[in-house]
Order: sequence, then structure tokens, then C-alpha cells
Amino acid sequence: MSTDGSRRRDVTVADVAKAAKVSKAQAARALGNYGAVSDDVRERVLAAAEELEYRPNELARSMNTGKSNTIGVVVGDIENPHFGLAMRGITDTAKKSGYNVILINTDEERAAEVDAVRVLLDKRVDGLIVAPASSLETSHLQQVRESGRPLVLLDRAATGVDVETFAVDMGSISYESTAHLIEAGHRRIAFVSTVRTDAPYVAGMKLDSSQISDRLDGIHRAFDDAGLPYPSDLIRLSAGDADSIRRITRELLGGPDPATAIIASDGLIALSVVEAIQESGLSIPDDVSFLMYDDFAWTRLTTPPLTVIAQPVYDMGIAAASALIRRIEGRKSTGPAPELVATLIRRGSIGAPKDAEVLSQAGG
Amino acid sequence: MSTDGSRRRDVTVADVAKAAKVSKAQAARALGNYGAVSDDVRERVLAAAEELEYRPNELARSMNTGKSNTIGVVVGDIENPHFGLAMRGITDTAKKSGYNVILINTDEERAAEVDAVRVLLDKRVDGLIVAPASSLETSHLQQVRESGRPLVLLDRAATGVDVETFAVDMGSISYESTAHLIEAGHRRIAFVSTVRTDAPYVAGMKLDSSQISDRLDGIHRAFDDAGLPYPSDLIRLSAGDADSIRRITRELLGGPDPATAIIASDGLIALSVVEAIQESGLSIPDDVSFLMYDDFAWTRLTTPPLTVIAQPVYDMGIAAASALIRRIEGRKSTGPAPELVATLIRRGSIGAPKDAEVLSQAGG
DNA sequence: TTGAAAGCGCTAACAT
DNA sequence: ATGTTAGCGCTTTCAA
Repeated sequence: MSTDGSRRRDVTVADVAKAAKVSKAQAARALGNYGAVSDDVRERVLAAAEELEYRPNELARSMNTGKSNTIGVVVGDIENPHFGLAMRGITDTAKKSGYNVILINTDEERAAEVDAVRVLLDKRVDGLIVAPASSLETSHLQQVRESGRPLVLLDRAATGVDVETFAVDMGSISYESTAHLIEAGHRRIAFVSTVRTDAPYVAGMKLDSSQISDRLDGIHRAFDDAGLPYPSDLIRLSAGDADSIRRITRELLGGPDPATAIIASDGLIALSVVEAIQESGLSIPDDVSFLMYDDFAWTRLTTPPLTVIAQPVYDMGIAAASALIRRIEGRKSTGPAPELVATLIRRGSIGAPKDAEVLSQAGG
Repeated sequence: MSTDGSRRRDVTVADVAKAAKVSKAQAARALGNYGAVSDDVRERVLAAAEELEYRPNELARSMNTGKSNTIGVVVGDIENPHFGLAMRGITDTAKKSGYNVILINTDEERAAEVDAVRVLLDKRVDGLIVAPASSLETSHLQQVRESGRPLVLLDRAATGVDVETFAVDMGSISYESTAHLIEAGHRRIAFVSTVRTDAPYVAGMKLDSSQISDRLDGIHRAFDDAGLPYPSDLIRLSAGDADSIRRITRELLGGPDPATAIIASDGLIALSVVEAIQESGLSIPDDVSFLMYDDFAWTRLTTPPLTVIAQPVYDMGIAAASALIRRIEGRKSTGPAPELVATLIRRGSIGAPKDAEVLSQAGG
């Protein structure tokens, strides 16, 4: 009957209306659940729709209503489990409220991000969630604000743009964990991040990633408070790909005054750093202590299990999506934004440095 | 001037046309890069558009052209790095051809998948990539075919639906790796998967996941060819969550006739299995051998590094997206579909079973 | 409650 | 090359 399989054009409200012997407007009302429709008409329309296998054209619907029930998400790297998990939080939340998600991956390129935002706006998404590749160059985000479409930030802040931001406070956790390392006797604490910089690092310098800036500030403060000099030479930014990170790790651990502890800025970096340490024949934590950001399940499987800074990434996704949808729907905030706090999970990868005695004499 | 910041309605072609003193049609042609437009007109229109900060409404554009330049992707769990990586392949490829991606996560629930497909169709995506939660119940996929919109399958096949499928041939790699284990002396080889089943497992049974069925068939054949009995009691499906997997692992390794080798069906399962092994105080591979599907970077960091079955997941994403886009654009296939072959990467987690002598006497 | 008609912002015929 | 006029499939006045 109806499944003749040929390239039939889509069934429209007009078709349904004709079949149900009502006006287009009435059919549309019944189908779209709005306006006033008598039970009799609704029944006939719904029956006809079913019979004809009618499916609404959401594009046309969106054109009229100005609502697409879609939110756009822009992240640097969906392959990174950090974002994979945040994405899960976002999609779960979106689905619950009847929204779909368009995902764009920028490879942490600002140009791609500018493009992504523009495309999403052109597609008339109802709102945007962006994990900005740069916290400094934010004019395109400012444009989103001016377009009037809701925007929230994920994972990183953006200077000069007045938007709700859902990210962990990195300064305090960085301070806390650095203090922990200092207390264990470490003075040569390295920090490895892939964040790109043009200029070589100097203390207090603003980086593309507010998160990394905050972490460095935290390290800085911990050293200051301990009355110790800040080993800026051990800050390694623009770390690049896996090979490059391994090389940097070897550099850090070789030389006359090697690092006694290494902090990896994310799980991907951590993999390469730990691999390089193992390849060097050094052991954790006897030869070098190790700390990383993000608590992935595999960090419990290494020997020793790794001490990590756990971030509530899934919750961050949920919070960002909830807030965005709230704004889209014009509802007021029901309460304070959820606290997104990172925690130091002490497992086995931090110990005393080999030359602990010497340092404790020198340091205090 | 133009940035008064108030809630101004969107600038349309009509506005641009008026400003450029040309007809709406001419403005649209200039802005949309189609039809014939004189240089003079084009310039004026583009200038006016710039001045007014005109942005096309892609929704309206899609309505007319019937093209949304969007593809829908439906996966079971974006949090799983397996899909994260495939997704990366898809988005990279899509972007290259000017397509956007709407992602829907189904949590491996068929009902959610049926819904997802419907929503995507309603949104008039140009094509669909689905990693079907069930290879058996596929009527909703058949409906996609009937809708005439291009569809390709990712990671798993679907019976009764005639579509291009991009998945690794699991039968042969499963056979090969099982043979490897048998050769090492193993007879009690367990297989742990989260695929859900109603009935208890019996040999040859068809499962929701074609991939798992194929793997089990491969195991089966390897045993048959070795002239050995098939230890069906060690096949553990519906393994559930992390706690449940740990419990199953303990069961497998306890009892009178324990497993001497365990195969984990994916990276997430592997984490729990290895964790349980470690908790039991057993060591790999001395007490129990271990093999897992998917080659994640962390598998090189455990002690010993894990033997894995590597799958070209990123390439799979690329292949699926390329094929889909080719179909959308009505181009013919330029060559044979790329081979997606899995490879056994032998690292340190497979050794001889403890009671190897006994077995080699018994088995031949 | 119903229907006719206007419109969303754009593209696509069809003239000229 | 340009303009006029219809649509795309739906929602939304506005009358009845």
C-alpha cells in the first residue's frame, strides 16, 4: 500500500490535512500540539498522519518558531577522554530537556573555533557551549554575546567576555598539590603542558589557557609561601606531540640538576611522560615523583598507581548544559552554580626525592 | 553605528538588497554564490552585507535546497575512547567536506537509538552514521533506508539491512589470537563482554552485537581446529558495570577449575578485569594471561605491558564518513573500501599457564 | 473550534 | 544580468 519504496517526496501537513478532510491549519495544530483542536479533528488528523507515515520537517518548524532545539558544542579535542566525559554530561543533560547537540572539534586552533562559532550561529542553534582554545583572543565569543544567543564556557575562562563559565578552580588545587610535593621534599618540580606559547615562559605570564595560567600561579604561590625560589626553568610549555613530550621528559630528568618531580597537565601528556620515565629505566616514585591532572581509570593500574588531581568533568558538562538550557528557556537560576572542585587523590606516585636529606638541610 | 546592542532582529537578504539598491534575488545570488551577478552588483551587495553584518540563515537555505550539510551520528557511548576516536575520524572528514555533525548518544539502548534516528531524520540530516546497539533488531534502520536518506554503519553490522558497513573483521583476529593463546598452552580461556543477553550463552548463539558473535565464533573455531573442547562456561556476557566485572573476574579465577587466560572485550572492561586481577594478588602473566580489544596508550604503561588487539578505529571513522558523504553527493565509489584489519600486538601479558605441563600431556 | 491567508528567509523558475 | 513571482513546510495572525 503505502510502502512502494519509490522516491516519494516527503509527506507534509497539507497531505495529512487533505486525508483527514480538515484545513491545513487544523492539521498543523493537531500535529504540533498547539492552538485549539477538537477531539474529533485531532483523532482524524493523527490517524491520517499515522497512515501516511507523516514526519514533521523540523527545519520548517524551526524557521517559524526561531527555535531549533539544538545546542552547539565547540571543543578542542573530542578524542581526549577529558572532553569525552564532559560531552557525555552535556548530551545526557541536553537529551533530558529535548535538545540535540551539534559537536565541532577545533583541534585547539583558534581559527577553527572562530569558524565553528560562526557556522553554529548560522545554523541558528539555540545556544552555545565553548571550551575556548584561547582565553585571551576572545572577540569571536564577544560576537556571540552580541548576537544575543546564549553562551556558556566550559573548562576554561575567557577574559573580556561576560559569560557564565564552568571550570574547576585550578589555582587552589595547584597550590595544594604543589605544597604537598614541597612538603615531601621536592624543590625541582617540573610542569609539562601542550598549551602553545610564542614567547618563552616567564613567571606570571598570561597564557592562552586560563587553566594553565592558574595552575602555574598556584605553583608559584606555593613556592613563595614556602620561601623557596621558583624553578621557572622546569616549566615546559608548547610540549607538542607524544615524541616531543618524551624528549622533554628525558631532558628534564637528565642534566646536572634534574627535576625530582613532574606534573603532567593532562592524561594524554601523562601517558608520554610516564612512558619516557619507564624507558629511561627510572622508577616512580623512587627516582622521580609524578603527579597528573585528571583521574582516569588506568591511573590505578600502573605500578605504582598514580597520584592524580581529579576533576569533576562529567558534572562540569552537566552544569554547563543545564545553565545554557536554563538561559535559552529564559528561566532564572534556581540556586547557586554547583561547586566544581578538584581533589588531590594520593596514590603511590609521590615520594621523597632521592637527595631529600641534602634539600631539607638547605631548605629548612 | 551598527552596534547598538539592542535586540535587533536578524538582518536578511531583503535588508541587504535594499541597502545595496538591488533586487532581493540579485542580493541572494551574490551572497549565495550562484546564478549570474555583475561585478558591480556583487561588490555593492557584499559591501552592504558586511556593513550590516549580514549572516545567512542556514535553516532557510536548507529548506529550499533540501540540503542541511549536516550528518547525524548515533553511537552507544561517546565516553568510551573507542568511539571518541572514531568520532574524531568522522568529524575530521566531515569538516573537510563542509559538513557538520550532530551527535546522539544512546547508552546502547535500542529505544534511544530508534528515537535518535527519528529525530535526525526529522531534522533533515543529509545522511546517517549509526553504530547499532543491536545487530538483530534493525527495523528502524530499514526505515532509514526506505526514507531514501543515505546510511552507513559503524563498528557493527546489522542483519537484514542492506547498507555499507565499516567494521573490523572480528572472526579472523579472534581466531588468530585464540590460537595464540592455545599455542601458549591455555585451555581455560575466558571471554568477558558487557553485551546484554536474555538467555544464557550457548555456542553459535546470535547476539545483539555482531562483533561479539564473530569473536565468539572465532574462539570456537580455534578450539575446534585444535581438536579441543570449547569451554563455554567461561564465556561471560551481560557483564554489567565495573563492580560486576570485578566480581565476575574473581569468579573466573577462583573455583576448582579457574580460567588461565582472560580476554576483555573492550578497554573499559579491561580496566576492571586487570584491577580485579591485581586485587586478587595474582600477577600477569605468571598466574593468569590477559588479552584485550583496543590498543589504548595506557596498555603500554602497566606492568607488564598488555597484549592487545589493535583496531583501526580512527580510520574506521574516516572510512564511514567518506563513504557516507560520497553517497550524499551521489558520487560513485572511487575504489574498493579500505581494509579495516585488526592486529594482535604481542606485549607482555600472555605467558604459559601455570599447569602447562599437565595440559600439554592431556592436550597432545 | 475552524479556516483562509500571510509570512519565516531563502532559492528557483520564469520573464525581461 | 536583472527583477518578479512562486514556492519550501511549517506557524501564526485574523476572521468567521
